[in-house]
Parts: sequence; structure tokens; C-alpha cells
Amino acid sequence: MPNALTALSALGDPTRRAIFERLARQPRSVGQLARGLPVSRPAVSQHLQVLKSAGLVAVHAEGARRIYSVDPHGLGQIRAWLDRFWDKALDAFRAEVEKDPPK
Amino acid sequence: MPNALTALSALGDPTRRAIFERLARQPRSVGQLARGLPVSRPAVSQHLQVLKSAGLVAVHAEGARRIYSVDPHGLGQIRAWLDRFWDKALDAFRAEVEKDPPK
DNA sequence: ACTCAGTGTAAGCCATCGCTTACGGTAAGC
DNA sequence: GCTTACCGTAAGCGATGGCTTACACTGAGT
Repeated sequence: MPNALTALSALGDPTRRAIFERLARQPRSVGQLARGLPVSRPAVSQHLQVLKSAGLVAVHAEGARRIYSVDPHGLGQIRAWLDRFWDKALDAFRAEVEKDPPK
Repeated sequence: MPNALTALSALGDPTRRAIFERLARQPRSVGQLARGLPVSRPAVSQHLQVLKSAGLVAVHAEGARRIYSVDPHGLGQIRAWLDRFWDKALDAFRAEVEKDPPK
């Protein structure tokens, strides 16, 4: 059961972000992803495993190929985590600026 | 000039998330942060450096102490990055579910 | 049945990174 | 001026993690 923390950690890696962004444009197979990236196919497969366990992507078999697509679940958890700090951060920032205005 | 990628990478580390969450509740000094965390003070200082260069926290001197507070700039960039995929991810997910409903 | 495309996993290597200890440098109090 | 608190940085170490190569498995086509 992935939480927002695992999703954030998963997207902390640049290669995984690249994979995720490509899947957001269009669902693809593992080989398709690997062909457009500077890493090997097994590397892509491992990254997909991480993204999947973080609730960021989903798979469905299509013959021998595994088609990966974006799963909004993981993004939702990151967004929820973000929103917990959004207003608070703005308020804290404003208070800080008042007492010590930036140069 | 930090972008959304550096902010995401910065928050990929659990310790940095802990530091950031504490700063969101209230601005603190380096020593205060270190006292509530299972790592040494220099470690906290290094993490703060990363968070600062990612636009996630800001500093202002108060005597010999450096008070760190949350900077909403970094959060805003993450949010912008997230919103770029939000609708797209939802649509793609719905289309995927239609053609291959989950078990 | 055989071949081939497509994929996941294991093993291992190497760079990155988070952490510690040690040191130097600044600001406040006596 | 001296001491003390507070902090940043350097150096070094150990572990994590991303990558590659090699192997095993499944499904489609002939």
C-alpha cells in the first residue's frame, strides 16, 4: 500500500521522471520506453517496478507485451501531501517576510 | 535558479522531508532541528543547503543563529509540474480502464 | 515443435549520497 | 579579550541505488 512518501521518493530519480512523463503522453511497452531512453531495457523494467509499487503506473498484458500507463493514484497522494503544506507554507512565508523583508 | 526537478529530487529523501515538515509547522534554527532528529547537526546543515538551493526553504540571520523557514517557491514549482500531468493522467487512466477494466 | 520477440529477475559493479568527526569562523555575554 | 554558543565546510567512510550483462520464462507465428 503505497503512500505519498514512496511516490515522492520514486519521482526523485530523473530517469523515472522521464519514464513517467512519457507514459503520461501515451501508454507504451517496456521496449518502446527503452528505445527512447539512454538506459538499457532491464533498467527501464526495474524503474517501472518502482513506479508501480508507488502507485504511479499500472500494467496490463497485451499478448507478450506489458503495456504501462499512468495511474493517477500516486499523483493524488503527492498532491494531497503538497496541499497539507501549501496554505501553511504561504502563511509562514508571509509572516517571515513581514518581520524580515528580503533584500 | 532551481526548477521543479531539483525540488522533487530534494524531497525524495526522507530526512529532508522530515526537516521540511518541521519547518512548515514553525521556523527553527539548525540546532533546534538537529535536536529533534536522529542525525547530527552538520547533517541537518547539509540537508538545509540542498533544500535551500531547491527553493524550498529560506534563511535569515538572527544573531549567531540562522533561522530557516519554508519558501513556497519550491512547492509552487512542484505543484506546477504536477498539474501538467494531472488532467492528462486522469484522462489516460479512464481510457485505459474502459478498454481493459481492472479485475 | 521450433523460433523469435518481449519481458522479468539475479548477480555484480561502480558512482552517488547520506552520515559522522574534525576544524574554522562569527556573534553574544562576561 | 576571552569564553561560549551556533553554524558552515572539508574529509572520509559505509551503504544505498542505478546500471549493465546474463539468464529464464511466456506468448505469437510458422
